[in-house]
Amino acid sequence: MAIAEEQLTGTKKSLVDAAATLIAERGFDAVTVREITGKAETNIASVKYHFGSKEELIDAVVANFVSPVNLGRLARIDKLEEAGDFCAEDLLRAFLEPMLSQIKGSPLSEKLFCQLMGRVIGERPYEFPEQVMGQFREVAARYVPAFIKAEPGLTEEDVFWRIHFSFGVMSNMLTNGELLKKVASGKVGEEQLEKTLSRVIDFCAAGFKQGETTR
Amino acid sequence: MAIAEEQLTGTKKSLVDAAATLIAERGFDAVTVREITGKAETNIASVKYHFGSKEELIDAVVANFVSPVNLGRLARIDKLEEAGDFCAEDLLRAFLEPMLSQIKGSPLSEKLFCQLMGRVIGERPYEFPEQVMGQFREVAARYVPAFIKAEPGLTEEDVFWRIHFSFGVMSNMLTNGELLKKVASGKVGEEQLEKTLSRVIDFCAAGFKQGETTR
DNA sequence: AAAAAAGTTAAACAATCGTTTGAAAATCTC
DNA sequence: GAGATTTTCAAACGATTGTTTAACTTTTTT
Repeated sequence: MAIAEEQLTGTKKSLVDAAATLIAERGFDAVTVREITGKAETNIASVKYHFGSKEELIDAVVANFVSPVNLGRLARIDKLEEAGDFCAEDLLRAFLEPMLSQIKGSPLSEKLFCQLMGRVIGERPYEFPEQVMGQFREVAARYVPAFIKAEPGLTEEDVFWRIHFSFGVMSNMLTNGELLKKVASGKVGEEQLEKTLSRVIDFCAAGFKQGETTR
Repeated sequence: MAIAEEQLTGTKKSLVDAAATLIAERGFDAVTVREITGKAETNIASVKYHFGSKEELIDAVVANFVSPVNLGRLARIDKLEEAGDFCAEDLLRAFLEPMLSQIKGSPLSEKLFCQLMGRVIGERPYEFPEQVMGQFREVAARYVPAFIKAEPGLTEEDVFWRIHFSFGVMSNMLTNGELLKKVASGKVGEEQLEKTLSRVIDFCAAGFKQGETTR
């Protein structure tokens, strides 16, 4: 069951792009349809005409943003399983890196892209659209057994939790980098996103390798 | 420099408690002052009279919620340093467990408490109040050197990042537990919060113990 | 080129938001 | 217990929200 992805064009694309930028900057709730249509240079009513409501537009933004990432995850694990030999760290890279490799081709800057990613993970006031939930389930269905193969001794439950934790690490890295810098008062410098992602993956890989669940 | 904590009473306490419950349930932005004053059985104008504005009330909620946790963190690391011998896992426990040990004495249910905790960490549209930022800096100033002592070879920057990551794990565990259950489609069962916290600490401790930063 | 469909527009809609007012009630001070 | 202070209250304020309307323009179809 492939993950379908419809191409956006014209006014719909303008609206989704504008909404993505503004949501990244200020959050899902704070953004108004007037701001979105203003930035997209469309009429206020275009949101209702093309999407039905603000919430459905946001669903489209989320789906349009998350789908390529999940497609990337599936493509990456395909390759790994083809090669046959992989470890937990390989799986983590395959799972997390597609979040960043989408930056190219995105109308958003790296910073805004990361912010939107973080908000999508952690700050939505709404549920994920059912289509997106299905994608997550599909990705989980592929990765969970693979992690168990890479780290025998882990139960299915262990793996679900640790993927969940890795998600949290990634999310907090993406959205709260500013907070870290304030708390660290200058002791944490700027660095390439790839470097930071390596930190994340090292941290999480260690968490995965750690033995069976306590008791 | 001790962390001061003022006692709330009367209408102010009613407002803070009501706001805490509602924010836990529905988020910072979604909650209205009319809901808050309705639940607190006070007049709408009481928010302005006692706090000045909705935002300042929210600051009070956050401070009232975070301060005891940071106090707990300082008390716990005092004990550890007194004993003299501690490992990264001890420090993680000392750092994370105060988030849960506040549940008793709170007017919130365990579930709501966790939700509020998660929202405070990850979902605020506003900045942390300066008072709270100072507390975080104080806590960091104690824990970062302790972590370095427990895991020599880590740089200050490494430790800041890993504490940050641990925060993310905790936050995602607290707020997005529902999401995990949906993705796992029944393969992750209910469990005691203490058990889940142990999962978090095991995961993060492994991440801390992992050698020096890659290059 | 006429008819139908799709898309856009300016203006107004009802609802709700946080805030403010000025007077009444309660509490404290001396 | 009179006066001053603190706290509460109902009502309204101006601003802003997402949504809707109905007329208008553009594009597509036949």
